[in-house]
Amino acid sequence: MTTWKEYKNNIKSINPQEKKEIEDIEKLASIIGEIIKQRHNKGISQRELAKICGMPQSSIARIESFETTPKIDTLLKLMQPLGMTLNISYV
Amino acid sequence: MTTWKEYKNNIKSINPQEKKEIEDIEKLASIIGEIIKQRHNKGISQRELAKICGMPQSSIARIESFETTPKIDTLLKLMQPLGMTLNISYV
DNA sequence: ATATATGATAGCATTTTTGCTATCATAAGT
DNA sequence: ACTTATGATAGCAAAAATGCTATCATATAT
Repeated sequence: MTTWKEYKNNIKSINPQEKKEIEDIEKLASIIGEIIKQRHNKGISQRELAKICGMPQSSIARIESFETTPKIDTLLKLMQPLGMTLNISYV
Repeated sequence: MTTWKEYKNNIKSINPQEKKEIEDIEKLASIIGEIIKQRHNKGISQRELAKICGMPQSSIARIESFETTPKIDTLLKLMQPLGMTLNISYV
């Protein structure tokens, strides 16, 4: 069990650098999550999407389960058939 | 010199699959290009950005010169200090 | 002329992704 | 019970990115 003291220590231990890393992880998670969501919405299985993209089902499974961090081109290749793309925004 | 006949043959030879790949390449190029642009706008050198991101200058040079295709987390790590991020959009 | 900054590049080791193939557990439908 | 579909997973080889260090050519400033 995590005590309040431990919790607050953890909070304090998050420096700006760690905060940025967390933001990146969350961003990545949201992108992958949306891919999974859209694939489900369209009723496409991993095997079907894999065939469309010309890649093995195991690769998609690894990405969707966060086992690997995909390259940007792999990500775009996955998103294309789902009607998705990536855009730059400024904070 | 490219003749009209050759040009039209090239056009016809672009099947939907190739078209999607080209779109992905263009998207990637636009993202990388915007990173370079923003880095210049902020007057930051590759060495400086590298130090901020905690990665070697050579890695940034390789990405900006399209020598390598970065992983999505590497891309986000680069964009973060430039005030940029990636967002999903639907076509 | 000299010094400094910059981006590109090279070589090498390490890490990681990807492709390929196969299998497994589970769920759903017949 | 049996088949089918699905996602997860495993093992292995190949390809690729990354880290690290150093160097080079060029431009710019002093």
